[in-house]
Amino acid sequence: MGNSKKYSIEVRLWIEEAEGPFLGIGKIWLLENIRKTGSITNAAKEMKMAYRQAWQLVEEMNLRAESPLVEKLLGGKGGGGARLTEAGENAITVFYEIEKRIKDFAQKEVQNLKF
Amino acid sequence: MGNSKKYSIEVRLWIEEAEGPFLGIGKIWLLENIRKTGSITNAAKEMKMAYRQAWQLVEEMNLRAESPLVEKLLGGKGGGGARLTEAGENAITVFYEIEKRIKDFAQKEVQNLKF
DNA sequence: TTTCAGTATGTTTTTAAAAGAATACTGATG
DNA sequence: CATCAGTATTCTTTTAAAAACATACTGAAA
Repeated sequence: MGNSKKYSIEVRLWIEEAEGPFLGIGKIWLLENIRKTGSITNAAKEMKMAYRQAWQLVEEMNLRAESPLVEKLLGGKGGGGARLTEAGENAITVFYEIEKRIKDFAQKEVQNLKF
Repeated sequence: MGNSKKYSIEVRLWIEEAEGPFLGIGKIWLLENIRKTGSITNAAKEMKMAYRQAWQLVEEMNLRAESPLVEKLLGGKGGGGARLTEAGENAITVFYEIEKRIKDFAQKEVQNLKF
């Protein structure tokens, strides 16, 4: 009714820890790509992100989680690789669960925005 | 129980419009400071933001809202100033209402995070 | 004992965004 | 009709983040 422009609500969420932002959708995507590719190198390529950056994100996650989210394998056949720990798998699941609940709520709660 | 680290959920939200992000907490703060100080110049100072930047944000808001959120007064005694329109006042109210509902929900919904 | 692909880490370069500087415009008021 | 403080606008400089580059290190396997 007379509402000519469409506005919608967007929500971004992340897990916070004492030292600041700990885990958001960016790191979750990285975790998923590590799971998919079996290495930080290939996960980074997949995401068109520099290996250095990806490696640093993994390092930070591992240090700040109660237990590491990514297990790194050094040397050996194929040079090594990386894979998710139980905690890493869990982080993905929990994050998406929370995200879905909150985003669903936001959409349901808000309509007919007018400015 | 054995949970040594504290994690919490943080939520950021904004109003989206056809051309992208339209109104988030940053612009809301700017609106509030314009209301408080009566000018873009002083609002910017208050927020330690460059006038240029503040002016651009106001311009963008006004163009993309159905009706302007800020009324600008040119020249005259004191050089002019800026004040919120009805729509501007409304935007602040509505934004905080939505934000509160969603953040409350997020807090209530999520506890005992463990990573 | 060499190879190999991935991890680990420091250094440099690019780039985009923010900040800053400079200047013109506006119009009520004295 | 000069003043004045804020708006309007362009141009330049700074800065911080990201990307790119370079180079060791690791260890299973052939």
